Amino acid sequence: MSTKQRRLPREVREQQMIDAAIRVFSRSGYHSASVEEIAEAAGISKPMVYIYLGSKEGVFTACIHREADRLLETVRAAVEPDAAPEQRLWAGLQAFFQFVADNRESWIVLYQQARTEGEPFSTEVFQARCRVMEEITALVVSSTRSTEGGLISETDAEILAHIAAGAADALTDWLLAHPEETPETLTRRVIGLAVTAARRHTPAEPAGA
Amino acid sequence: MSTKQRRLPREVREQQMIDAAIRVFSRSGYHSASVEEIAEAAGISKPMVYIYLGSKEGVFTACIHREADRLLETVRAAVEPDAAPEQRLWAGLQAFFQFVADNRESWIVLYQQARTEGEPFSTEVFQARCRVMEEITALVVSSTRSTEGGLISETDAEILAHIAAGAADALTDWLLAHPEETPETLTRRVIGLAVTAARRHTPAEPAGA
Amino acid sequence: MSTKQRRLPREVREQQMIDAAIRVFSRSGYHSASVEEIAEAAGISKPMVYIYLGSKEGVFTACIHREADRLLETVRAAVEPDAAPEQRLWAGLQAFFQFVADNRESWIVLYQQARTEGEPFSTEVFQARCRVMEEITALVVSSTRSTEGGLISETDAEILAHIAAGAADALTDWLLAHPEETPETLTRRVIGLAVTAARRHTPAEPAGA
Amino acid sequence: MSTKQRRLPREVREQQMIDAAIRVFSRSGYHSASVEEIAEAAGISKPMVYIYLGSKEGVFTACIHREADRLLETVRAAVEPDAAPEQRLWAGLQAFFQFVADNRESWIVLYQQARTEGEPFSTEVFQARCRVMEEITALVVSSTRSTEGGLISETDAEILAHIAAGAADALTDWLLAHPEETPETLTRRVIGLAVTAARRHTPAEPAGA
DNA sequence: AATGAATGAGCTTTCATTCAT
DNA sequence: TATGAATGAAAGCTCATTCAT
Repeated sequence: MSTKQRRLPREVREQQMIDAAIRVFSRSGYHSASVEEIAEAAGISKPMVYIYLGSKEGVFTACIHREADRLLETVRAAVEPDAAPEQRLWAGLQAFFQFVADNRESWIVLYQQARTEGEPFSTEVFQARCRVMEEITALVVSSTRSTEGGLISETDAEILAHIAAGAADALTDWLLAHPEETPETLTRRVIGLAVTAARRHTPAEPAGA
Repeated sequence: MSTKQRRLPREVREQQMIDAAIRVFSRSGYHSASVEEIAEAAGISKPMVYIYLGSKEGVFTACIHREADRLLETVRAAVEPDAAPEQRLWAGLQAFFQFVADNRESWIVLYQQARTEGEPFSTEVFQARCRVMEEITALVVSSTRSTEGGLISETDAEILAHIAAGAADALTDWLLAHPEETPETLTRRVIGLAVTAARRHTPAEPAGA
Repeated sequence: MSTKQRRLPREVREQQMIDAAIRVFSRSGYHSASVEEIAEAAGISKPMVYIYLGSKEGVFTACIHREADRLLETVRAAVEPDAAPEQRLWAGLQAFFQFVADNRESWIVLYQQARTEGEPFSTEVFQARCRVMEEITALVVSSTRSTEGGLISETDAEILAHIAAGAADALTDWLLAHPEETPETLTRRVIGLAVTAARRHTPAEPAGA
Repeated sequence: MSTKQRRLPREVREQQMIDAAIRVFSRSGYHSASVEEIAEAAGISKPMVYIYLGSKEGVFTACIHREADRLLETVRAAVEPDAAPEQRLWAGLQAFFQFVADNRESWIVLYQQARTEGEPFSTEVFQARCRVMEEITALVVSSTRSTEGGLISETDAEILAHIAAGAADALTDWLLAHPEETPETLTRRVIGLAVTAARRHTPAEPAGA
């Protein structure tokens, strides 16, 4: 009731709705969330949702798109184009983790909700989610390609992107249990783990891919 | 149609139902899947599902439990108790990836579905899912603890477990796109990546956590 | 069809629904009645019933409350506060019988349905039904307390209330078989029977309780 | 498990089933009670119920019949054919109340459950219930007809029968709240109340029926 | 621009009832 | 005689979606 105002311009209302929808979707999941809940959380009535975003799927699509864009922008903004590749990867990963830490709900909607296939989530939505993975993949690729010696394959880069996403997922779970963790420490940990693992296994498994 | 027989003993039917449910849940997700679909896929009628498993959630619970057990058994069977820690980790990871590769649907239900949706899944189910993560964590911990020098913290071990899960997720996506990949090559890749990453970043980031 | 209009305000529709529900409940009983039937009888669709009254039990509760209120009001309106106790009892009983005669279906729902079935009826509903009995009990008590000599115990008053309800039940059955009966004649009969019974048994059973 | 025996003669099994059914029906009501519950309470399997009594309605019918018979026998046995009419009424009423007190569950099934019309309860069942009312009515009639002066009409007698049933209903409710009450005291109370009422109202309402 | 009123379709769940052994 | 296995039918309830104002 507090923020419920009449006659707001369309753009503002739409953003309010998406904000509310992300909150609701992240809490209940796409199917459990009801349009009623979303409308309520946005402080408006159900028909407004349909007038503005067309359908429940439309609402979800809008959420995915907006948050994917925000995440990409954040990562890109953190990466200085002229920096050294390692530096760019480092900055990009940290920005990525930071975004996930700061926008837990967005990440949940973006990464965890959008997976189940055979859904009303159109291919379009699936692709939006992919753009994020691709961005990270590209970051990894560019960080290694320039260097001599260790050219990384596309496949390996994709694996690394997924690993990063896995770490991000872990991060979302920890923010509740370990409030002392920060994105920076997580980035450090991940790198550090790679180092440790490398030292251990290098002799044991001589060649790798 | 081939094996579909009437009047099967309870135990058999129950397993058939769980098999079918995993298939359906992995395709549509918990909420989108309907009990009717599951019954149809199992070649029986809806009431049987309720008579044997009690409720839709009961069906899901049964799936999670059975597959978690199978996965754990598989991993444990692969790990020779007397082998060297590194060897044990290597064998365990490979068995893990192999299971995921051989049982894509089970993994999707076990890992993706159980996270996605809100809260209807009882604590018991949540814990079943955790047992898998814990097993991997334990494997990592034991593989590093015995060695001098690089004692890994619990937190780091958990991160590694999540990373492994992330890699497993990646695996499930690849089986469709890259049929030439095998669990063994994936295991190699992951280890190799760690090595590469370590070489790259060791000088850049001296200490890590 | 005559009054069936679309887009009625909530209050009106709600009353229509309760009217219909009383009709249906009195005919089929709580459990046999289906929400679909009720909706049909009210000329609306099932979901409206749930939007407005929440659940089948909610519908029943609403019926009980409204009719209990109406019955109590009717009885109270008939009893002049300043009249003599006997006069008040007489007037109250007659109003009570009149209500039952005029609202057979309400009485059936109020008295017969609410007793029959197990426990799904919340305590609240049970109490609503009790209020009716208590009103009659109070009437009886006040009609006898003021007089010297024959103070009636609470227990006796409760028995009398039940007896009155039994008579009311009889009335509902007669309205089909004996259309010539009126509430007034019934009231007379009941009183008359008491007189006759008293004359007969006074010598036979000297003391009573 | 304790009483579950195999190969019992049909007659015994049937009675066991009816015993169990009365228990279940009185607790949950006809519609809420499930055949499964009844079978369980009887210590047998569902198909047995159908083999012996044909259908759920058949079970209910059987209960009604048996208990109506038992009640009628009890009342008839208590009434000495050669006693004075007042004495016969007194004895009959007391036996009636005693039966209700001793067989609360039977009375609930017999009187409270069987009312809702439009039920699967065939006319036959309805008539069984009526036989009880008629027996009491007859008792009242015979107790007054023989006496000079106060011939009671059939209608009045029916009203009295219903009143007695109302009192019996009250009795069932009291057995839980007032364990000190006995059928005999209730009989006394009812008679006593009639006397009191008569004294009060005779002068006030000169005419009666 | 905004909403209260209304619904078609579908879901989970239950139950009386039968079949095959 | 006795029962585990199995189901058709229907009920309660919810939800995405539209209409009329």
